[in-house]
Amino acid sequence: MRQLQAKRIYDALFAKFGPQKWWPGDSPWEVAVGALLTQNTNWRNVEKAIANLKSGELLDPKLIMDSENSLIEEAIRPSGYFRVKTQRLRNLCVWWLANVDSKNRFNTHPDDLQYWRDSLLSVKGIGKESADSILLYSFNLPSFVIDTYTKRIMARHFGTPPMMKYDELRLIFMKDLPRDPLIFNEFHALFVRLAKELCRKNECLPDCPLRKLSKSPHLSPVYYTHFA
DNA sequence: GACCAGGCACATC
DNA sequence: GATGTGCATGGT
Repeated sequence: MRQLQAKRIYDALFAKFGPQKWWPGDSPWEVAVGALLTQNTNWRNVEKAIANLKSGELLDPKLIMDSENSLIEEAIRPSGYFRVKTQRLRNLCVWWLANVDSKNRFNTHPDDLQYWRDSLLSVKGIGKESADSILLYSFNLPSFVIDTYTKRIMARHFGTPPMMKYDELRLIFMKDLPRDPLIFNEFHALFVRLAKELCRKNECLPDCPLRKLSKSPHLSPVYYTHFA
């Protein structure tokens, strides 16, 4: 990855697309809920679910814990997997109420990234991507998020092994970049932005469903120029 | 109708 | 450790 120069990729993407201002959400809790609900799910469906939670006065860990499953299920139904996600949401509520204070700060181990990552990963329903998203976007801790877009783009365009482990790829970025939450934040969002841009321009990766006619490189010359 | 979307847990080998 | 499966809605 030394030769990949993550920071240069970041600079090129930032120059191309500008700040993405992630994560969409009005509060750390809403961000965390979004991270959970978006598991294998289109973000537009998640927006509907969150809107339902808001209008149902359910966007709060205590209120969720006091509600019937059926109420939560109906609210988050648009985001799919609504039964398993209802249970996962409850698990996240328990964790949140035990560890996060009213000012959205951890009540112990301040800034201990490893501690809180392990803590989140112990919650059933929170895997690595969800944990890193919550750490980064709810708590502004420098935990790099790897998602399918990141994995695909890195494998297709920057030569990382397609089956590279989550933690392995994550550590490559963590070691190669300044440990700045703002950069991690924008970088992940820019990867998603790039992936969607490539799809829009029909320059998707070979396994992308939206790829139709393209025989050309899946990254347009402008990107190659930027990354050269 | 098929296919996928900002995953995860669990079973099985 | 690798591979397969269930979970479920809504857009293209």
